[in-house]
Parts: sequence; structure tokens; C-alpha cells
Amino acid sequence: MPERIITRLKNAETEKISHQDYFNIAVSVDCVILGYENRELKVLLIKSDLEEFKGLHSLLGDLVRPDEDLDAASYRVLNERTGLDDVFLEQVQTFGNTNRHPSGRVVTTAYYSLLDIRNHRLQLSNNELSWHSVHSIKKLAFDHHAILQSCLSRLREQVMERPLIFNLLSTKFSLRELQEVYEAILGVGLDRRNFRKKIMLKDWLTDLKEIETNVPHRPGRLYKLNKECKA
Amino acid sequence: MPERIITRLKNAETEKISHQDYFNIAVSVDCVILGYENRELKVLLIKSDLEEFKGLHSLLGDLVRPDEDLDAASYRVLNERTGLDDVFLEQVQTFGNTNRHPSGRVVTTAYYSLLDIRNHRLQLSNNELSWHSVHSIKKLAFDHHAILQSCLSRLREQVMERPLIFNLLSTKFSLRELQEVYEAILGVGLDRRNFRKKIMLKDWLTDLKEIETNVPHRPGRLYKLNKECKA
DNA sequence: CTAATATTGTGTAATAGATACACATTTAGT
DNA sequence: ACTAAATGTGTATCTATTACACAATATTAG
Repeated sequence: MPERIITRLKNAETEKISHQDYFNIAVSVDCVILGYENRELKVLLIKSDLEEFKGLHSLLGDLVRPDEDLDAASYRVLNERTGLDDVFLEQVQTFGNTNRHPSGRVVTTAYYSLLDIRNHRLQLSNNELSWHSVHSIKKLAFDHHAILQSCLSRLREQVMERPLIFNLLSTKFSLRELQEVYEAILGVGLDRRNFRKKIMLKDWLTDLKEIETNVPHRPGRLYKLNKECKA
Repeated sequence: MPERIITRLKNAETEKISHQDYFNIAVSVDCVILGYENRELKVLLIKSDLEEFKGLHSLLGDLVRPDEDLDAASYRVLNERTGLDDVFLEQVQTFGNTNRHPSGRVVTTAYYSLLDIRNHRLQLSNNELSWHSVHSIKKLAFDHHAILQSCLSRLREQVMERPLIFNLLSTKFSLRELQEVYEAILGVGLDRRNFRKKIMLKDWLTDLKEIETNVPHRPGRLYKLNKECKA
């Protein structure tokens, strides 16, 4: 099969490159798995197993299998690492510089995922996995810092346009919790009255007619995501 | 080198896949090269050379070379086909379904490019290349129809936010031309007075203090893109 | 040289959305 | 019963968006 691709795609070319060379590029996916806890946006990282990146953390990724769709590969990585399925996961950008992987040529496609840390006690399968506040992250292995930033900026672009944020919260939540998550993502403080007005206009919320319990102050109403909302 | 990547990335895995298999995925880029002419947004296509897609057109693409950055590959494709450099080109999305290429596994990254058809008489090197109104396109080879649509929708999202549109126009243009390009991209009619107000507020334009010539009606003022504007 | 055509250039009123801002109410804890 | 901490709510101001009409200017055809 490889020869067919090359023959067919190369016919406008003049240079000669050996067939083998074209298949010296590996394809991987990297997942920026985000959660919210304790007023902070967190990302799931693993200790890098490369000598070159000793002591650094990296995103969760893997090579794409030859018989596996690209999106399926990202779901597999997510699922293998967290035990979760039915989780928000979306492609963001592909990073393909020749020097991005010290061991050879790997083109990687970045995905971001949003999940509810608290309700899914992850099977932190090998305990190399851990959550890190995105603000505390300085250096990551490979180009993973750039990948993280690109996913965060995509998230910030979209979070007010689409009902993504609810993936980070449990089913029931108060408007305060919701506002705090927005503030963590956007990195700004929001006016409570204006925030409520704006969020209510979007028609994303259903009032559960319940109130918070176990809060050391006046309890707020609880809401859930409107059934009709699909991101 | 390949073995090193596999060894290092695979250590959390249990399944056995032969080393060779991991390098059975080819990586390509496809360019959605857009131009504006005659009140229509056009895309540069080539006749497909695959038996399976006989009679269909496809986007301009090529395999990425082992020693070539992904972005560089897209510039190369653009440059080889059009003779142009210094042209707007930006990554949009990566398509990686296993069945997307009939001859084998090819993961492709889509880029879109905006250029001024009129001022750059392309060396339509092999005359298999031709411009097609994006609205007239029904079927393309591979998954190129989906790729085209994804680039068009990215363009529509961005065209009011960033000064992209000027890549489609010659240096000097009238507000009418500018409005017509917006209308072609967005697929809607715009109110002339409101359009002018909005575009002027963006501070993208410099008034050239010149007027159109050779128009069979009252000539309009000419503008150029403000120097400080970089998309 | 006059009339017809095609398009330029311009402003205002109405509506919708974003922002700034303060106080009485409710619960838990002491 | 008092304190602490958060809830729930409305209005005025500003900014952006929309809808809409008419006189001025160049070219072309007669």
C-alpha cells in the first residue's frame, strides 16, 4: 500500500525520496485533560519517561495505531488513562516541527478534554499521573507547554459561546460555583449580577428547585444543564 | 530512530504491534487556497489523478517530507503550485480517519490560504489547476469537501475579527469592493452605511486620498490596509 | 449638452447588549 | 441574639447594532 500512495501523490514532484523515508514520520495524539477543583483549572500530567526530559511532566499521549482513526486514538488515550468514556474531547491543533521530539519525527495532534474531577475518582492507574494547576506550570516535556497554551486559549475562546463548562461541574451546581469556574478559566473576576443576567439569557440552565446544603452561609439555588444543550 | 520512539512511547501499553506498522501512516498537508474574483470566493483545485476519483477535483496537497516542518510543507505546496510566497497561510484542522485515502493510511492537516487572484497571475504550472467558485462545488475527491467546508467556516468565524480579508484584495481598494468581498465570504448582504461605520471603527484602513478610475459611475475613495495591521 | 444610470457619501432614531453599582435576606456557627 | 458569609435582585449609563433615504458625482448614450 505505501508504494501506491507515494506513486500517486508524488507524480507532480521531481525530487527523489526513498519510499521508506515517507514512512519515517510517526503520528501521535496528545490530550490536554482539564478539570476544575478548588477554584483552579487543573491539567492531568504524567512524569516524562524520557531521559532528555527527566524531572519534567508531559501531557498524556500515544502513537496512533495504523488501523485507528485519529479521533479514536485520542479517546483511547483518555480512556486508558482515566477509565472514563463519554467525556468531552475535541481536536485543537497539530504540531509538526521536525525537532519537537528528541527521538525522531513525530507529528502530534492535540485534543482537549473537560471532565468533572470530583465525581469521577480516576483510576490513577499508574500513580505517575497527577493534577496540576494550569497557572503553576512552567516547563513541560517536548513542546507540551505550547500545546497546553493553545488548548487553553481555544477553551477561553469558546467557553462563553458553547455550553462546554458544564463538563467540569457535577450535575447539580450553584450559580456561584458556575461563576467561579468561569473566573478560573478566563482569569478575571466577574460581576455577580451581570454574570447571572448573561448566563440566564443563554437558556442553558434548568432550575432544579433545590438548594445547596452544608454551606456555612445562605444556600444558593441549584441548577443543571438544560437537556436540549449539546455542545 | 523509529525503534526509540516506539520503545519510549509504548511503555504503558500491553498490546504488541510491530514496529513497522507504526510507520505505515503517511502525513500530508492539504491547502485550501482561496481567492476572490467577480463577486465570488474561489478555491484553487486540481484534477484528481486517482482512478477512484476520476473526473473529480481535489485540493492541493502533498506528503510531508521527513525533514520538513509541517507548516513548511504547506508553504512548499502553496509555493510549488502558485509560485507565490509571502502569502497568508494558516492551519485549520487535521483529518485522520483510517479510510479517508483509498490507497492507504494518510493523516492530513488542512491549511487555508488567502491570496489576490488578480495581481498574481499564477504560473498555472501544469494546466490541471483551476479556480472554482466555492458555491458551485458539489463533490471533491477524498474527504476534501469536508476539509473545504471546515476551512470556509474558520474563515467566516475570523474574517470580522482579524484583518484577513485584505489578502484577497489588491493594495488599493474601494469600500464597495471590500464590502463585496465580505458579502461573498459571509453569504449575506450588508447594509452599506452600517458596514462603513463598523469597518471604520476597526482602524484597519488608511485613506489614500485617491479615487477610483475607469468606473462607469461616481468613483469611490481608495483605501489600503493600515501599516500597523498584522493578522 | 442633456438626460439616464449607477454608485458614492452621509446621519439619526430605535433597539439590544454590556457595564457599574448597593442593600436587604438567609443560613450556619458561636 | 449576634456575627460571618454568601444569596438574590434592579436601574442607569454607555456602547454597539440595526433600519432606513436622499443629494452629489462621474460615465454613457442619445
